[in-house]
Amino acid sequence: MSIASDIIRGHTDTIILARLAAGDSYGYEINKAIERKTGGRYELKEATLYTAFRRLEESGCITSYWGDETTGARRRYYAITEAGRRTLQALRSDWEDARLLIDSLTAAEGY
Amino acid sequence: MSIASDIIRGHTDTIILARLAAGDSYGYEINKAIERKTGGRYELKEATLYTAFRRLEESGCITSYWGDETTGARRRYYAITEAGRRTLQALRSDWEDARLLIDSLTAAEGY
DNA sequence: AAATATACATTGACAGGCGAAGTATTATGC
DNA sequence: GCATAATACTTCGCCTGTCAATGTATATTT
Repeated sequence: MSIASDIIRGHTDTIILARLAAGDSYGYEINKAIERKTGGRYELKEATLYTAFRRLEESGCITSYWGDETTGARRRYYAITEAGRRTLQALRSDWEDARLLIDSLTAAEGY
Repeated sequence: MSIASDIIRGHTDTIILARLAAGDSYGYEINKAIERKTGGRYELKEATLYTAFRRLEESGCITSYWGDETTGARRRYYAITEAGRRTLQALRSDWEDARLLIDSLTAAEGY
């Protein structure tokens, strides 16, 4: 991976919620979507992804249900909840703030 | 603290190096500068700060020396090295990339 | 028949951040 | 004069998110 994980760290939940805000999906698909969207420059590790699902479900941001595939491997679908949408809004807002802050603190000028 | 730590996580080194790129300084002062610069919205925790100093010194990005204060508590000053400046450049470049990536992955549109 | 792709899950280790507590000196308010 | 706050650095142990490794199972491709 070309992007340092420690910088992306903490955005996993936001990324997943942002994807689910556009419609229900499942782990494998979400990861492929991220890979596609970043031109292969980034992907969530499976362990990270499924850990995040547990975390988000536990905190009531998402719910899950088994798909009814008649063929292929079974899929566990995830859906964002109202609470999840509110959380997503808050996380996006946090990100706006943090981006400005980090820009300011790591800039070449101003010290 | 109003900014989620996990979002700032991974930027500690960059913040410190950016500050030291403007001239030698010491822990307490660096932290106060950050507090000032962010209007009190952010500060590094002492443990985080000094852990980062150890890490950066270990990796050759900074060097340290005791100040010759005749009054007040002793201060350990830090100076950025050439390697440190190169690292800083790389970290800033990483940040540019990551910022775009995160923006794209957490945006409302595009899924 | 073997290899690859799809799909989910768990375990154990690691690293960074941080709360808490401690040490020491100087400045300030009463 | 004395308590309190500010300055300044340090270490210990915990918590959390990430991830390598490994395992399971099915479907498709070669």
